[in-house]
Amino acid sequence: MELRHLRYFSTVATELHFGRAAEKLHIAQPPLSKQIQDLESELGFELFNRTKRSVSLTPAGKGFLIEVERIFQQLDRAIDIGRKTSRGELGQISIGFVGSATYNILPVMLQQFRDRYPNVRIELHELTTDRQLVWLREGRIDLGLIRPPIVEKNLVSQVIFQESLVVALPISHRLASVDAIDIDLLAAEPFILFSRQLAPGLYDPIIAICQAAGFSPQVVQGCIQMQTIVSLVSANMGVSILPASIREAQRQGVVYKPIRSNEASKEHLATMAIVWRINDNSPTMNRFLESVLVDFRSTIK
Amino acid sequence: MELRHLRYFSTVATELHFGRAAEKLHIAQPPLSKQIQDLESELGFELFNRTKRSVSLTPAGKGFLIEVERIFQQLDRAIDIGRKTSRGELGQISIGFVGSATYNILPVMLQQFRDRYPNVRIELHELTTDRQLVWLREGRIDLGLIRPPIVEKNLVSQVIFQESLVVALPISHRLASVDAIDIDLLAAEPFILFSRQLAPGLYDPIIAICQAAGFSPQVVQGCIQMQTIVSLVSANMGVSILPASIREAQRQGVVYKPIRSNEASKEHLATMAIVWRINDNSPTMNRFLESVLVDFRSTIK
DNA sequence: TAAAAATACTCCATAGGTATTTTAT
DNA sequence: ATAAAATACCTATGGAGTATTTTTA
Repeated sequence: MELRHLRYFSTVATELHFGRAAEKLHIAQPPLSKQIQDLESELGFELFNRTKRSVSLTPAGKGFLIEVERIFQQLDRAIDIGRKTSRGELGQISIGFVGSATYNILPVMLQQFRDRYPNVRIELHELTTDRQLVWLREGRIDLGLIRPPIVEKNLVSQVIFQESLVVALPISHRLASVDAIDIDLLAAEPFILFSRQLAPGLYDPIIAICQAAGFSPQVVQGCIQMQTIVSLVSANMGVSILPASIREAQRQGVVYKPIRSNEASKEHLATMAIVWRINDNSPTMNRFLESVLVDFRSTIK
Repeated sequence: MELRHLRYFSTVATELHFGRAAEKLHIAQPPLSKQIQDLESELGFELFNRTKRSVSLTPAGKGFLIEVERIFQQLDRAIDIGRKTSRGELGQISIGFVGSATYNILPVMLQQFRDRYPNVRIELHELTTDRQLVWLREGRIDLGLIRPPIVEKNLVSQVIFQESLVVALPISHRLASVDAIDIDLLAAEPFILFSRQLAPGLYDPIIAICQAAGFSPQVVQGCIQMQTIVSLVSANMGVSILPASIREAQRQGVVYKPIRSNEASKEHLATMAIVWRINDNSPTMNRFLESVLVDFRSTIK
């Protein structure tokens, strides 16, 4: 049995006239009669009551017709789902992100993508940069939102956002009321920073700024979460240098101050990048990359 | 697109190997590759990621596969429904019946048919014999349960049940305590009978019995419902002659007495017949007739 | 270099066409 | 008498086979 038989049957069942049905199907009447006969013989039951003058559906034909129409509906559905999936309009994407992406980058990015592709399911995983690289390799996520640099073949990355660094001080700090901070004034302060192992992309620029100011910071604590750093600063445990977007997370007891302009602070920025498998050419990924690299970058920059 | 394409696709998607899939399909590998290519080109999107060494489904192919499997399920369902309907195991039958068939004939008949063919929907219509003939002609019912005779080409009938007639008397009647009644003793009584027009098959034998006993009954009321006749008898409005199965409908104030055996009472019985369109050869009808003429008659007789 | 898909071609089965017959109205 | 389905027979498209090439793991 082929779809041809079912198409022919459906048309004859609608027209109840072999001649007209054949015309509608752009074939001659005899081969149509033949195909219907073949179908009936394969099915093992009659679809039509025919006299030489009139055609009507048997009860079995009536029941079969209803179900055959559903086959065609299901076929349309299959094609539609395939086409939408091939265009990336339908599908699934797993995204990893570092906690500090939640302040502005992630929400904006997801909003824009969702608006364009409402039928793509998005799965989110908060993970440190190094975990994301593992998950990418294992195929557990398709795209990561990380602090560069990363060096790994099979993965591609692309910077999508850069922002300046700010100093975080407890509100009682002697410098809490100045407009901008000269970094060298912090030489004697205890620093609360990310642990280098988990976020070198954020740790290294901070160290670089300090060294450009002539000192090596005294790091008293290595943290994973930006929120933890802010808490410790508010508790007078020390000062920190953080990406400017931390201001979005309103927090009592802490003030953020820009770094007084100098060569190092201009050069060393907090950078966010996306990373994905070089051989991943799934339509959903392509649409997502498109959305990020066009919509997102134009919004944020 | 033909089912062939979908069958081939499904097999390759399962095997993820053109050679093995071709073997499973009992065709050579090159035509299989060709058919899949044709399918992809018709669909307008790729189903497989192929290198010369390995095959995997694209996301679109994955989605398409799931829906294609449903097509085959739906096809199986269509065939199954058609086959069952063609055998009369699935379907619908509309049955008309006279009120007096409800005492024993109809329930037994339906029970037997239902046991054999639980998936046939039965629609019931209580109608007088003459209305049933109209509805049969109009196709509103497929089978009637009537009081013969009927004479109408295009309709066939078959007697399925005969029973003796009994006299119905009010309990206070002077003959209420005899064992059996000589009909001629009722010559002076008012008779409550069916209206001849609606049920000649029941009216005529009764008149015949009376005339054989030497009188023409004085009919005071023409009723449609047997229940109404019984009510009127119990209210002392007169006597009646009814099919013996009326005894099933227990009723206070009325007694039923057999007619003292004579030629006429042996000869004139209440007869029930089924009637259907001569050109109706729907499978459900055939199964129903089979059930009635085999099971039912052997039960009742 | 070996396994597997694609390409090139050949063949024939069968879908579809034309001419005619049959039959019910 | 006529409309419409079935039958008979013919044609040719394209599905399937065989031989070979290409590619990559």
